Amino acid sequence: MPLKIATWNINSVRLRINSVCEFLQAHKPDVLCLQETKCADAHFPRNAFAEAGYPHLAIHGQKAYHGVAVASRLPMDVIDRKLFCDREDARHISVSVNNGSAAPVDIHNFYVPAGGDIPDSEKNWKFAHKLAFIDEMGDWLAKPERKRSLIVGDLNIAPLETDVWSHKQLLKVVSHTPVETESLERIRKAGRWVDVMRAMIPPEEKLFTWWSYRSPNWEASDRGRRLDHIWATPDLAETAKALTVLKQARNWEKPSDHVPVIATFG
DNA sequence: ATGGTTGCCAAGCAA
Repeated sequence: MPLKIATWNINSVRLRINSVCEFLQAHKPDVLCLQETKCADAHFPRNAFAEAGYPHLAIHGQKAYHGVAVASRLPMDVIDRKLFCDREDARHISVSVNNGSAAPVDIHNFYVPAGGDIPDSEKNWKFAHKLAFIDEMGDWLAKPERKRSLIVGDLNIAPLETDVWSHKQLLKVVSHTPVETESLERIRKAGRWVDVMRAMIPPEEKLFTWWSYRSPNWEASDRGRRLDHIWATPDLAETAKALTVLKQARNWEKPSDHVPVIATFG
C-alpha cells in the first residue's frame, strides 16, 4: 500500500487551520508533518484534524515559537521528542507509522533553527547554534542500521546552487553559506540518506519551497529557496513514486511563506 | 546599502 507523506512549515497552525484542512481534503496525504505550529499543546486544534479524517496526532509544541506536529490517517506511535543543544525548543518529533500489512515507517520531523541574519558564529550566537544543531542532528541520524525511515521538515538550508534564486548572490546569506550547505550534505551522506526531492527532480532545475513575505511580488521576482526537505533511507527512496511542490499554496489567502512538499512511496 | 512582511501577543523579537 503506497504511503503519501506531506511536510509543510505552516507558520501558525491555528491561524491557518482552514488552509490545512483544505489541503488535506484536496491532497489526502496519509501523513502531514507540520513545523512552526507556534502553539502550546493544550491549544492545538485537535478537533479540526479529527473532523478532516486525521484523528492520530503527535505534537511537540510550545507557546509562540517553533513547534512541530504530525497528523495521520493511520495509527502511529511517538518514538521521541528530542531536544537539541541543551535547549527547550520544540524542534523535533519522530513517529512510527503503521501502514497496514507493510512494515512501519519511521518519520523524523525537524524544524532546524533559522540562524539569524549574520553568518558569523562569533558575532551571532544564533548562527553558531544552527551549526551546532546540525552537527548534533547528524550524530543522531548517522546510525547506519536505520531502515524504512524518513527525515522531513524545514531544515532552513538550501544545499544546491539550484536551490536558490541566485547562488552567487546568496553565498553570504544565511541558509546558503558554504559552512551550512557543506554541513548538511555531510550529515546526509554520513547517514546514507537520499535527498528524495532531488532524486525525483533533476538537480539542474531550480526548485524552491519558500518565498519571503518581504517580497511584494513574490511570483514575478521568484526569489525563492528550497528550505524544506524529504530525505529517505535507500530502501524507501527506491520506492519513491511521485513528488509535488505545491507552489500554488503561496498564493492562497493569508499564506504561509513555505509551501507543502508531498512525496509518495511504495 | 537599506528595507521590505508576517506572527505572536500586545513590545519587540524571530523569521
